[in-house]
Amino acid sequence: MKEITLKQIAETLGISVTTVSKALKGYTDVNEKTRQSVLDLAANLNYTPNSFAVNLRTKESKTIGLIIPELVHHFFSNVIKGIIEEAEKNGYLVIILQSNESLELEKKQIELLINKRVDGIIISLSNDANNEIYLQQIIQREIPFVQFDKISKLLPSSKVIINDQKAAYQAVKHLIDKGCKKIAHIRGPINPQNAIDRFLGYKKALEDHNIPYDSSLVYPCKNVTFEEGKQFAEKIINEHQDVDGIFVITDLVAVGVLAYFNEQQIKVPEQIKIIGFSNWFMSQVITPKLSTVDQPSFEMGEQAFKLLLEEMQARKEFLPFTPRTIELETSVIERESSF
Amino acid sequence: MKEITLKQIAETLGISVTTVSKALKGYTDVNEKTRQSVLDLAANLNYTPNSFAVNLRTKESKTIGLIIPELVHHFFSNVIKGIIEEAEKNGYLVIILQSNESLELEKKQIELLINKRVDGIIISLSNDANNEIYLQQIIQREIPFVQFDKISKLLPSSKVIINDQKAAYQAVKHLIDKGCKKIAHIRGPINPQNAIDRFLGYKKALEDHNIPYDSSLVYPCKNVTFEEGKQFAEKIINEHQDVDGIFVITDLVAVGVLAYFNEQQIKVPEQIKIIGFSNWFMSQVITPKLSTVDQPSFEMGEQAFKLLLEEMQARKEFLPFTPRTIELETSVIERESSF
DNA sequence: ATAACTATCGAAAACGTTTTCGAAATCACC
DNA sequence: GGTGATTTCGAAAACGTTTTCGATAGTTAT
Repeated sequence: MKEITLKQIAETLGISVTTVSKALKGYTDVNEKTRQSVLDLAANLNYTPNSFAVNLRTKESKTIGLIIPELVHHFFSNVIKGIIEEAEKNGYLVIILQSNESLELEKKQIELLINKRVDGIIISLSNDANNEIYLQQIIQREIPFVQFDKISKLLPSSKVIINDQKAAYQAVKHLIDKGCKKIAHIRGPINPQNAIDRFLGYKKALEDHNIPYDSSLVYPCKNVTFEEGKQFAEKIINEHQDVDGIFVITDLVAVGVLAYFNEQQIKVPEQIKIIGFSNWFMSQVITPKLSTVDQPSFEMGEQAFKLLLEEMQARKEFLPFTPRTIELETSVIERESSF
Repeated sequence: MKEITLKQIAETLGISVTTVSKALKGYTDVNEKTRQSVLDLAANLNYTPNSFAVNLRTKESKTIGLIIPELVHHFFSNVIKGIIEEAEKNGYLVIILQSNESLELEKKQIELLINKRVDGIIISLSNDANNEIYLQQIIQREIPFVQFDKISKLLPSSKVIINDQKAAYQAVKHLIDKGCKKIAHIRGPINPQNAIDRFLGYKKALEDHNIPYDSSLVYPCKNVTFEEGKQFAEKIINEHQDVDGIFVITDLVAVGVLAYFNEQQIKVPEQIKIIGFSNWFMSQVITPKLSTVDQPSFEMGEQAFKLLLEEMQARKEFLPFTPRTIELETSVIERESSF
């Protein structure tokens, strides 16, 4: 059960390793007859090149690294799927790591990937990350690098994002159009860019429609969980009895809000209208069905890999490369929670 | 911006590459002073060994491959998470591929992983897979190999499973205990072992409680989707008005059933009681909350990697290895849908 | 017949590491 | 001072591939 190598093929055929290699790689300076015999024997023996040797020789591994904050997550799962499929189409494999929202882990994992010499890295930052040295390092070392969703604007890399501000604006505008006069916002943590942008969209929508902004109506999540949704729902209803609409950072939390209101027999959408974000699958199966903002997650993954590929190819040919940012479209999905 | 190599360190220190390598790897035949100077310089230059060269030399890549049928899936996401975390703890990285329930893709991906020379492979089979040659190949080539969840009993590899038959038995028994007299079963596709076992558990539970088995009450899924749940719910209620309980292959489908009954104002659990399988997150947030069977998915991933590691280590030391099967415990979770 | 090509092949270096084995130098001991 | 042990080092081979650069033989043109 030994591994087949070029050398073995060469020896049984009585020719040199060089010629075998050339025959397999389609070089033109090898006789048609020898080429055939090589091809035949290679096929018979089921030869496949030793990728370790190829990696060493070519200095690339056809493997990329992907770091995300959380794997068990409808949005991220879909992005991963998009990345993997697009990568596979182009002959790349994907190593996945999960930072668990820990800066320390994120740092360690980036170093892991760099030491592994992956051909490129795609990342969605953890909440506290911003412009850390270990991130700058990726760019300094000229490792192809794409950020998506939770990005740092300070890092000059390619990016795939949505216009969070605009999307949030439309979500809040939707509530206003439906008649809401006092709209609370359960926002994401303080740091991440997309939480900031969604908050700004919320604020802008209020201003543009002559609703005074009231900072006591904004509730920042820490962990962005279902439980937080329940807690904030209780808090909101206690502190502001007359709130008639809530814009929630993401569906998971919004579902928590709905769960609390269901328990308390608070009528949605009659008394309070809710809109979430990201269009998680469960949003269409709960009662009432949750209105939300659809984010093209699978496509986001595809585009992220395509951008990475662009950079990998440019680097390989020593061409100059300027990072690009792709902004994908979102759309408000109207369901029962905001009728 | 050049890569640091042993050679460079050796040259600036005026010693041989051999000594540098030995110093870094803790060999005892290098003088304490030279060792220190090497360590210092290596740290200064931020040296990390070129993994391509190490792979070639040591014939291992500290990377494993993982193939699953579907990424966007609560159960599989959790397993992946368990595998990745356990692998990372042990210095391994994980390449993830998705077979999309396609035999052809599965075959291609296994060949991809073998050619990549991953140190081991973990797989949950696609529905139609059974004992294909490309699977036997993994074992013939002595590549460490673990199956989980959707396994083939014909393949002599390590496995991590639950006792699907027993778990299904308990689920159905739960319905019987709650008073159900006529219980339908929406089962998985014909082929996968776990679908078969759950069906057998269903049948056995009926027999043991003197409920006659009626094959017209068993509905096999093709794609195991939310939509199929809705369709089967409609079919069941039309074909068997007196059904008072349904055991569903998995929560996703069960949620479809609930959705249809909600639409049709059919009361759950009063008229019909439902129990699902796998304890998806959404099961606790829908109305009514779905009873289900909890499956320790994260732990399943951890155990799968541990088994793989056992085999990888045995192979490395040319020790004999006999596959092991780990069976994890399940538990019925009683919620509103079966009160 | 000579010169200039063309077609076909292979030696050798290179990628960067690890490990074996022997050499040299130092030390301890009688 | 001679023997044997110990410490410290490095040359060299090996992992398997790719690619450069000649070399050789055969072919064509003059």
